[in-house]
Amino acid sequence: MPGCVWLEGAGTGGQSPAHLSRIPISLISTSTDCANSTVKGKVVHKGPLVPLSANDFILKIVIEESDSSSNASSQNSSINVVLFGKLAKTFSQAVSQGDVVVASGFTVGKSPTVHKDKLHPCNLLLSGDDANIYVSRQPPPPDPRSSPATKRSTTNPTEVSMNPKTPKYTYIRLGHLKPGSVVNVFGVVVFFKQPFKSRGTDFCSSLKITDQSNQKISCTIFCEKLEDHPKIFQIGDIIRMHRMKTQFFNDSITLINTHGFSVVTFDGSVGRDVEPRTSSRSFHFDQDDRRTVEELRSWAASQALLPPVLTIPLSDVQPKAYFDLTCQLLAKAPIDTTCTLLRVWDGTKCPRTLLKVIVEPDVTEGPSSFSKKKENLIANVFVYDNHVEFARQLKPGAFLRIYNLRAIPGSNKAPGLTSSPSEEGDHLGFHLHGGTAFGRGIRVLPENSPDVQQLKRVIEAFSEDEETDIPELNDSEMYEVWCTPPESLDGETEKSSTERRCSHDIQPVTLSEVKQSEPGQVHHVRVQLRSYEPHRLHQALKLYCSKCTSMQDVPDDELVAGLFSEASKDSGPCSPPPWVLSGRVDVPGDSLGSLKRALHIHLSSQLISEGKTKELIYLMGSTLEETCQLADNYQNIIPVRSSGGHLTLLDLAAPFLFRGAKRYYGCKRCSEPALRELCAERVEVIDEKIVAEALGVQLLQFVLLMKLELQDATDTLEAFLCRDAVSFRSYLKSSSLWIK
DNA sequence: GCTTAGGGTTCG
Repeated sequence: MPGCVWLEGAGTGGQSPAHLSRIPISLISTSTDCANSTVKGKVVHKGPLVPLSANDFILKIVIEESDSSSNASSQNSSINVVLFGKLAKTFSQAVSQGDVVVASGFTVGKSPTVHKDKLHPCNLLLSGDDANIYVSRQPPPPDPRSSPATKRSTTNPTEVSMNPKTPKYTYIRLGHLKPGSVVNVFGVVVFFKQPFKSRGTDFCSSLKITDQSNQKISCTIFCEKLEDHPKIFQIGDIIRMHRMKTQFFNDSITLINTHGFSVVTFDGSVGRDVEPRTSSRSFHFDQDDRRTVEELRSWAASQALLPPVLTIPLSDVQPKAYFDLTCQLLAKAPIDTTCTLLRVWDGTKCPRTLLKVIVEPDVTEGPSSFSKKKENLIANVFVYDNHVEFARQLKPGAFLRIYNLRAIPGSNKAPGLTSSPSEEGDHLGFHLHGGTAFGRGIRVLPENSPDVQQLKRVIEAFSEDEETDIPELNDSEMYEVWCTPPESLDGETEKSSTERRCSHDIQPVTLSEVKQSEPGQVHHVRVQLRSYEPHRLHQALKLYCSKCTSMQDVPDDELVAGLFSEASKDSGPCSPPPWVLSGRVDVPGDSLGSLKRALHIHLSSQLISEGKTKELIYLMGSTLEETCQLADNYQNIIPVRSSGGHLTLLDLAAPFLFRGAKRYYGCKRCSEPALRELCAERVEVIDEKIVAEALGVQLLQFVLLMKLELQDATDTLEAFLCRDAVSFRSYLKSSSLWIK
């Protein structure tokens, strides 16, 4: 049965949904009798297939009530469906957006994303042997000539057509085109322009295609709606067009769309999924189409007819070059009526200094500033004239491909903007000039495209490595993190004796089973994340004492500054220990007329004799700000104060050690602080552990603590996720779970 | 109502 796929769970199953009763999506609730029900709907969104381990996957789709007779309220007629395991993979390969699916053997859960996506308050979960999902592809229009009408009035779109009289399209080779005919063609795209506004009523797409006959044919497509235009992402994509009219122009034959025109495009890379790209509600696609696409892919690969790679990352950009950039939009700001600034990145570092642009925060859409490290990766793209209108509709976060972008060195003059001084005049700015020559334009790439998937991996790798700028996770990212157990990742996860982890040989259990079981056991659960706290990750950062297992918040700067200020006021006579050498610097008072303050710096005579003069100092009388400034020059700074005529450490609520930008804290309960001389003779690097030990301080660890609310079909459960926060990467890669 | 464009680098 072409166009029909039965997919089943791992069990024998095979029960036809016809034996079950169908329930409308709007009537689904957690009390639905799942065992005897089916749900039918059209796939309106298909998420990426997320691998969990070798044979385990997760896939999220959204289906919509497609039965016009249903009086479902529009609010609840779309529902999230989550598939697990092998079923997710098989289904992902078989299904396309627009297909109608029938599911059975599901469970109903509460949708954790209801507030965000405004879809049905429940979701359907398909996992295990009982889960089945049946896919039926939309039948092609019965008659090409009546196509425009049937396309708009698909009165019974859920009817699974087995009609043997389904017309078979015939495709003509590009070398055999005759003027004055209407044809269906396949081709490899060798040139294209994104749709642009014509002087008439429509958008116009202009492209050139070729096939095994080696003819290159120019095509023009006029459509009023952008979504009806071909979704071409790059040269080499494969295109199928129905009802194109042949026409002579400039001594060659060209193709132009005519009534009933339809188009589908495909990725042109050999080996990739043959996934039709279309927003058409009804289109024909069968095994013959798949074969044609694959033949064209291999042929194109053997022809070297495609130009050298146009799409390059920022790390490979050469000044003055034109190139295509695949990137994520972070922020944008209008400059004037003919120019808009797009701030983008692709996670790679351009070897040239990038043009810095300072934009007023109130005109910026998206964040107006980023961490220094991220800022260094951000390319400022000026788009001009006809592209401004398109840029206006872009949303920060979107994944884009910008075609025929130009890297321009030394152009640090941006209209109406202040920019950083650039004596060297070598800062790279990026310009998308006006016009559409050479396919100049911008396209939003869908999240599931392989290029976006690749881009996301690079971006994520950057975010994981970045310790200073912990990104805020949104629901779906958190969901993915949650769905990625540590054992599915590479072997980088380090073993720790205090860490317990489950493995995939442990059968998943339901949350209600977990709640009923004895404490202290290890469980493997498959659940959804209902909510999590805190919402900003930096708020999840805590200080943890491994000795007394207490946990506390990281003191904020205001509090720490207060402790420094309070400590510096005690300026009574002080006799430093015999093993230090002391110096003093006078600094101006804080305000006019106030007294000068003295900064006391003590060095260990032992360390001086070892030649380690910059490695550790004891600092007295400084403000927090001054301490931070000095931390740029000294590897270790231990703040000290005078107390009862002796040199002592500050209150342990303040950091006992500054190492560069990092601050270290000690546990008040477990430390026995005393100022002792530090011996570093056999030590290569004086680090926080050595200092803590010498000072009798019990070092506190930075940890990330999150509270998660989990749910499955049986129950909900609060769980705490806790991990050493030395790097965010290790947090993501090896999280342990304690169940309350 | 039945056109629009018909590739080929920039003002910034």
